[in-house]
Amino acid sequence: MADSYNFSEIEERIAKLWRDEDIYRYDPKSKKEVYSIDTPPPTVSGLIHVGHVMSYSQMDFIARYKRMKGYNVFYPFGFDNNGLPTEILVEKTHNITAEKLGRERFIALVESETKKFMDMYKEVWQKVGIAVDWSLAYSTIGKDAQRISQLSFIKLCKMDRTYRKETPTIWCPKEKTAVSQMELKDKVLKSRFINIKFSKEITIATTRPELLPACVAIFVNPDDKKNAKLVGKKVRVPLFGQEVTVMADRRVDPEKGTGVVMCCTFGDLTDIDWYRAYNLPLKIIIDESGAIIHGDYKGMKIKDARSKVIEALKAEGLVTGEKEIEHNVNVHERCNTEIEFLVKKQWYVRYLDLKEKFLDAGKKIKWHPEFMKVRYDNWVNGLQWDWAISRQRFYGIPFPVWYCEKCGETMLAEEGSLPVNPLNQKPGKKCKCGSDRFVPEGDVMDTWATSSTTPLLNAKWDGERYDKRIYPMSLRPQAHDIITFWLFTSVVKGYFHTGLVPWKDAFIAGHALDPKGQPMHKSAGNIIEARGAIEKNGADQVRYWASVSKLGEDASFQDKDIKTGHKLAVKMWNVANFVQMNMGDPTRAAKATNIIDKWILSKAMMAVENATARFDEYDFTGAARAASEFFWYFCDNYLEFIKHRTYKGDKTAADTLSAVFLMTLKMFAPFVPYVTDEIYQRLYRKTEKSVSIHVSEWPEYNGKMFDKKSFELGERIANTIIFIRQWKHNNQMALNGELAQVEVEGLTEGLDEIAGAMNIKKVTKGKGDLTVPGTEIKLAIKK
RNA sequence: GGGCCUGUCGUCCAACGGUCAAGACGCUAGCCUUACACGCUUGAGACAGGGGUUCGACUCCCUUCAGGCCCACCA
Repeated sequence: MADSYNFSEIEERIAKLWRDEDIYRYDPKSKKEVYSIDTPPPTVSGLIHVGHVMSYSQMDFIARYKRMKGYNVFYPFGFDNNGLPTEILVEKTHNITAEKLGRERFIALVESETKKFMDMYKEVWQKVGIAVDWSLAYSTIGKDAQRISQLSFIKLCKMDRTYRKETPTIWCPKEKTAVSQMELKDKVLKSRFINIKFSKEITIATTRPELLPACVAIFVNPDDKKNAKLVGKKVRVPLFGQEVTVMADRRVDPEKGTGVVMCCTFGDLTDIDWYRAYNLPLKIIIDESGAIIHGDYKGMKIKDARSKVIEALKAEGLVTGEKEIEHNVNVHERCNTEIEFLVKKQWYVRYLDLKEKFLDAGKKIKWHPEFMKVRYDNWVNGLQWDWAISRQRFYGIPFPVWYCEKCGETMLAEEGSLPVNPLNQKPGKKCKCGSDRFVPEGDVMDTWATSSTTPLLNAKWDGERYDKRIYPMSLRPQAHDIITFWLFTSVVKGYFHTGLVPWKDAFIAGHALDPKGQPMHKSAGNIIEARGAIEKNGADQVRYWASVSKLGEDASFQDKDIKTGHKLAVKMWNVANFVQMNMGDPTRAAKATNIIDKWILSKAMMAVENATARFDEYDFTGAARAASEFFWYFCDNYLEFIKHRTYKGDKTAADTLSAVFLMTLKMFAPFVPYVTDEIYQRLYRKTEKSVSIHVSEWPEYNGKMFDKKSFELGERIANTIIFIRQWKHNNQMALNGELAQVEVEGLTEGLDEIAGAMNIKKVTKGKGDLTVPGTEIKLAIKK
C-alpha cells in the first residue's frame, strides 16, 4: 500500500463494498442472539446537521460493536414524516395547504415529496456509515405505521382506556385551524392594562375586557394580605351581569395589576388550568374565525369588541385606571396571529391511574447515563392530565372511528380493515340502533401516538402477537429532549399492549453545539450541515468527533477533534504500511517468546479488556480512549523497540506486530469504520476470511497472551529504553545516534532489547548513577 | 418558581476517596530516525469561591457564584 491516505477515495470504495456485500442485513433465521435497536426516526424537515451525525454515530458505535461481538443486530431505520415540520415543509415547497388539498391527497403528496428527502437522508446516513439494514426502513406516515397506530387506538378503546371529552384547544382564528404548542412563538405586543371596577372592594386588571361575558370566576392569591379577605365573595360582572365567585389560587401574583384576576373561558393557558382544576362553567363567546358570538357584540372581531366594551365601561364610570404595557403573547408562528382557545371534543387515553406502573417501568429500564431517569420520574410524577391524542388538523393519521348519526354511538373500524380513512370509507356494518348513517371522525392523531409505537412496529405487532426475538428491544437510543415525549409514550404503549417495558436499555445522547458552545439554530445561522462537513473532513473524522464526548453530554463541534481524528487515520495508515512490510501470522502471536512481544501482547490484552468492559456499559468514549491510548503507545514504543529485529527479518516480531495491530484496528472499527476496513481488506481479509472487519470478531481476551510477570518486566525494560531516549535528547544526540556503552544496575533481562532499540554498542550489567523514574533501575551511560 | 446537568492547563476534555492531576489542539525547544515531518522527542501550562466529612477530597456533603437543559409561569 504505497499510496497515501485519501479518505474520499477510501470511503467511496468501502461504502460500495458494504452495499455490495449487504453486511448489515438482519437475518431472521440466524441462531445468533438478537440485539435490537429502536432507532429514532429523524424528522423529515429538509436538514441534516452535524448534531444528527453525532447522535446517530453514537448509537452506531454500539450497533457495530454488538455486531462484532457476534449478535444478530436488528438495526432498522425510520423516517418521521408524520410530524408538523414535514407538513410545513411540503406546504411551503408546493405553496398549498393541507386543508385545501384534503387528507388523502396531502398524505400522498407528502409521501412522494418526502421520498426525495428520504433518498437524500439515506445517502447522507450511508456516507456517515450508519450500519443499518435499509431493508427494514419504515416511515411514520406509511401504511404500517397507520395500521399499527389505528390498531393501538382500537385496542385501547376495547380496553376501556379511551374517552372523548370537550376540552380547550389552541386555535388560530386566521387560518381556522388547531395549532399545537410547538407552533407557538412569543411576540411582544403593546396592549392596554385596564382596571375595571366590579364592586366597591373588587377591581380587576385585564388586557382582555372583551372577555367579560366569558368571565366565570375571580382569583386572588391566598397569601395576599390585601385581597385574601375577598375569597368566597360573590360579585356581578359589569355590563353582563353574571354572578361569579372569588376564589384563591397561588398562581395569582399579588404584585401584578390589582392582584385580582378574572378567569374567562378562555383568555390564556392559566384560564384553562383553572377551568379544569376548579370545574368552572364554560362560556364560549368566540367562534372559529375569532368573532364574538355573544349578545350586542355578535359578529364583531375581537379587537373591535374590545374598544366597544371599554367605551361602555367608561360610560358607566367603571374604568378606574388604564396603563400602556408591553407583554408577551402567544402567536401562531406561521401567520403571527394571536391565538385563541376554543373548546373541541378530544380523544384521551386514560392513564393517570397508572403512574406507579410507569414509575416501575422506569426502574426496569437501564438508563445510560443514569441521571436521565430522574427526568423521566419527574415527568411521570408531575402528570396532571390524561393523554390527549387527537388533533384538529388535516394532516396525520386518522382515527378509525365513525359516530352514528342517529344514536351517537361510536363505531370502531374492523381490526382487519386497517388502515382506514373514515372520511371516505364507511364502517361496513350497521349501528346497534339499526342506522347505517354515520358521521366520520375528522381528527387526526397526535404524532406521539404514532411514534410511541415504533417498538411494536419493529416487532411486527398484530394486536396480539409480536416477534419475541426483537421485542422487548435491546436498546432505545435517543436524545434527552424527548424523554417526556417519545420515551414516555412508548412506555405507555408497551405497557398497554404487551405488559412489558419496550426495551432493556435506554441510551440518551446529548446535543451538538457549534464551535463556540452555542446550540445550533436555524435562526442563529450557526448550523453546520452534515454533508459538507463529511465531504470536507471525511466521515471517519466526523465520527471520531462524536466519540470524544461522553454519552449524554452536549458536545461542541471542534475543529481540533476532527483534526485528531484525521491524525489517527493517517497514523493507522502509516502503521499499516509498516506492518505490510513486516507481515506475519497473527495466529502465531500467542506463541511469542521474546520479552518485548510478550509485554506488548499483555498490554494489548489489558486494552482489549478495558475497551470491552467500557463498551458493555455503553461508555463508547471510554472504549475509544482505551483504544487510542494503547495505539499511540504501541506506535511510539513497541514499533521502535522491534525495528532492530524486523530489519534482521525476525518473523516472531512480525507475528506479534500483525496480531496486535489487528486487535487495534478492530477496537477502532466501530468508530472509524472506513479506514479500518480499508486496511483490513488490504492486510487481513485473506487470512481472517471475513468480507469486512465489521462482520469479523471483536478481539477476545486471551489468557495465553497475558502474562503478569512478562508485563511487569516489560514495563521496566520499556521505561529504561524511554529513559535512555530522553537522555539522548537532553544530550543533543539524534535519537538513533549510537551510544558506546550503558551499564545497567537492577535489571538483568532484556539487555539485548535495550541495546537493539537504542543503538547501543554494549549493554552490560554493572553500576549506575542515573535512576530510571518509578523504578530501582540505575544506569551509567557513555556516549 | 421546581427539577436536572456542568464548572479542571489559553481551548476541548479525562481521572475506583490514595503516585508528580492524564490526553488532545495550540504554544516552546530539538530532531529530515529505512511506517509516518499529516511525524518523533522535549518544555511550560489547570482542579470557580467558601465551608464541612475523612488519616487523606478533583472525587462525597452543604453553600455561594457562573453557564446550560427540561418543566411550570407570562392576567
